Formats: sequence, C-alpha cells, structure tokens
Amino acid sequence: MARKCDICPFAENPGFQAPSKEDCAVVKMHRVGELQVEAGRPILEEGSDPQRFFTLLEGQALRYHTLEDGRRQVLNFLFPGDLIGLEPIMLGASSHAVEALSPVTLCVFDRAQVWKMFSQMPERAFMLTWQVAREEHFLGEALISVGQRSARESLAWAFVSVWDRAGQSGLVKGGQMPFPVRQQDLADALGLSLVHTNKTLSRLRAENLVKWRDGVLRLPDRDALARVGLVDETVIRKRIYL
Amino acid sequence: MARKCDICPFAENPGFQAPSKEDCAVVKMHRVGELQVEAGRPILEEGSDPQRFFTLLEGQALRYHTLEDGRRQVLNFLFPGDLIGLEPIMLGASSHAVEALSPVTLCVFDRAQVWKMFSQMPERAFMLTWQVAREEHFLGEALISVGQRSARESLAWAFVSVWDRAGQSGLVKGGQMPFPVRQQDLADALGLSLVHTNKTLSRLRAENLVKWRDGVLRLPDRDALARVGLVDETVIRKRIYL
DNA sequence: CGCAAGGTTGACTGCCGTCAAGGCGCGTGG
DNA sequence: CCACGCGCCTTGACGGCAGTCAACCTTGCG
Repeated sequence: MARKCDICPFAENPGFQAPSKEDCAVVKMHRVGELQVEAGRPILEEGSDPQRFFTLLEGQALRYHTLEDGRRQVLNFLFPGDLIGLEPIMLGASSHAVEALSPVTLCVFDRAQVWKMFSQMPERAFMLTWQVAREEHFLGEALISVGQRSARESLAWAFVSVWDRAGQSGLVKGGQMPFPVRQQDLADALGLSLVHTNKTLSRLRAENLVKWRDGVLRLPDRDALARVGLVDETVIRKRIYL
Repeated sequence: MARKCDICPFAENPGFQAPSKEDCAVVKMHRVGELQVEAGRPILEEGSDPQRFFTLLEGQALRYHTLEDGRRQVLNFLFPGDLIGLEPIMLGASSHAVEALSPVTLCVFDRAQVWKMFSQMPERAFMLTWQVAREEHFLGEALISVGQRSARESLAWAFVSVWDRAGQSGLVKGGQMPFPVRQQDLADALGLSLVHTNKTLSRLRAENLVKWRDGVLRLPDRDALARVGLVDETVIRKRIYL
C-alpha cells in the first residue's frame, strides 16, 4: 500500500517529492534487496555491529532499549517510510533494538552505500538527513511528553501523535488505523506502568475519546484528544527547497 | 578553547577527523560570520521561521520546549561543536528554543548553504548528518532516563552524561568542568520537580558522588556514579569510514 | 537596607507503581 | 470435547516516590 515505486523506497515517503525516474534508476544499483520479517521478530538486535540498514516499506515496528535490570523504554513506533538502523551505522554502535509489530517488508541497504549516496546523489543524501532530523524531532516530542505530561495527557498525546504519523503514511482509512501494540508497549513508551496505563486508558475510552481494540485504533474526535494532550500542532513541511 | 581552526567550525568537533586545509578553504565561503551571545540570552526563539543555523564554537547552551501552560522540558545541554537550529531548517518549523548558559560564540550559516554542502561538499554534508544522528542518540538516552530511571538514577545519569560530553569537547580540565546551570534547569531536563531534584542532589553530595557549586562540577568517582545511573557505556566511534 | 534570584528544608498530599487476583480468548493435547 | 496453560487485559487494595506548598537562608546588587 504505502509503496508504489518498487525500485525507490524513498519515493513512498509522503514527506518527499517523488524522485525522478533517473533517480530511481540510480538507486536501483544501490539497493541490496528486499526483506520480509514476521510479526514479533527482531529486525535489529541490541549491541550488534550492523552492516545494513533499512527502509520500512510495509508494516509497523517498534524501537526500544532495554536497561540491564530489564526495564524497557520504547523509543518510538515505526511507520512505512521510516529508516531503520541508520543511526547505529553513522555512530558505530547499536544501542537499541527494533522489532516487527506486524508482517514487515524492508528495503535493504548496505552500509557502504551511505557514502555513495553522499558522494554521488546529494538529493538522496539530503533526504536521508531529512529523515534523521525528522526522527530527532519526534524523539524530542516524546521526551516532552514523558517528562512533563501526566499519564492522561501522555496517553492522549501518544494516540494523536501515532494517528497523525499513520495519516502521513496513508494508514488511516475509513476513520481507523492499524495499531498492533500491547498496552505494555504503550506503557513502556510513556514511562508508565502497565496497570496505570490500563486504568487511564479505560477513562479515555469511557469518555469516547479513544476506541482501540484488536489492534485497530479509532479517534472519534482527534482534536478534542489533542487538547487533552496539550499537543501543539507543529507543521513539518513536506519538502524544503533550500 | 575548543576551537583551533577559525575557518572551519567543524574542525573542532572531536568526533570528526580534522578536515583538510582545502576543505577549510571551501567552508570559508560558506560561512556568514561569527556571533556572540551573552549568558542568559536567547539564541533561537520558539516558533520562529529560521533563516540561519549555527555551530556552537565556545560556551554552553540549553535547548528546551515550553508547553502552553508553562511547563518546560529541557531537551539537552549544548556543548562546543554542537549544531544549533539545523532541525528547524530541515523540517521547516522551529519547535524549541535555545538559550545561552554562558557567553557564547557561534559560527553562523545561512540556510541556503545546507544545499550547497550536499551538492558540492559531500564530506561536509556527511558530517552534518553525523551530527544530527548523534543528537538523536543523545535524545534517546535522555528519553530512557526520564522514562525509566528513578530520580536518583536520573541525576546520576545526567551528571555522567554531561561529564562525558564535556570531556569530548575538552571542557574537563583539572578534574572539573563548567556547568553553569540552575537546579531548575536540571529538574526540567529530567522531568522532576525542583524540590525533589534538590533533595536527591543533597544525597548524592552527601555520598561524595557529586560536587557541584558555583557552576563548577566535579565527579570524584565517575564510574561509581555511572553505576548508580545504570549507564551503559555506549561507544560512539569517532569517525566512520564507510 | 531592601529586593530578587536561587538554594535548602520540612510537612503534607497525591499520582502512579506494586502486588494480587481474576477474566477472556486461543491454541494444545489428553 | 474439555482441561489446561499462556498471553494479554482488567480491577481493587495498598504503599511509596515524587509533587506541591510554604517558610527561611544565602548571596549579590541597586
């Protein structure tokens, strides 16, 4: 679905202008291949020294880090178009793991191709950077939520945020989107306990602000929910002409 | 101090190989100029549509975001070599503010130069991306701390983290470093209240793990503190040859 | 001298974590 | 067919870590 150009994975990210045909032709030689991963399986292991990175073509995934004593922080939810595993390649150390939440299709790149992009395909390199900056932005948002918002606000924020991201990836259809996540995952993303997450969620459900069951999410009134979460409506522009 | 090459601001970031002389010569034309900012003054305003971005040459700064109701989340502390304001340029929206913590010297770039870097100076563009990825990494660390660690652990982590970063920037001298921050700032960075931060800090001081007064920080036993904070010693490689 | 900013400390409160028990749906195997 | 276990969700009771309120101290400065 979120994937029209079989050759150029970036073509599908709605944040980008579709690259020209020539671009796609060039990228072809840069791609290693495609990869399928089943739901629940690891895409990236913690602590490994990675040689490849990916673009998420289809499906959803989870990025997290585990402390030595078992506590886990979910860093973000991944949607089609997102990069996976570039950070460890750029920094030389993988400090987090990525796991498939649903059946996933990946576009595989070799680490050597990063430099090729920078030296031979500036547009593509720029897109890469754009993606990283975008990720950083989302991490900042998450930090604000975990640091400052109450459980109720955090949950509201999380749903709105996920909803908007899914919308950008074209995953919101018929007023609903797939959100194949356990409450435990959400709790770990927000720095809350499972029990408290559950209780707070029940309240939001009772108020008809959130409908979420069987991995399907509906937000009857996104804007009302955004107000609960004190979400400021940041506009990330689709494309910058520098 | 953390600044030997007057022409090329990136030369001083210890994460990078020093660029060749030619590189510096080229960058010269890309620079707009230098800028001084007094302690306590804004470097970047929230919500502005920025036309310039900076490299922090000397001094320290604070990046934060304010919610509508006044709560504030400090996203990170900035050290010499760090980029300021690239994210808003890449994404088209500034969602955070940056403020000088000490007298600060900035190297100023124009937004148009971003694309020039990508199209004409792939090495430089790569460094840019490396920086952004690094920032993302630190944000992730912070998120883990705020989400999972107790107040005591968070404080320990924060001090170790700041200590290490300062060390990389050459700011640790004679077993101490400048840390010109209010307890309120630290509290806002960790998602804690001022009072609780203060009390927790007193304990760490009493245990001789942290000495911090008059803007000067000393860690008598960094590794012991790291153990308190459950800090995993991630190695970010200095330079990757792709 | 008085005021402002920041740091410190105590008392009280409450949000949220922990513990524990139970429910539902589903796959497995007797 | 049903028992059983397992994963996940749900709910109640209780306790503690951290937030809030408030007072006071120190330092620097006009």
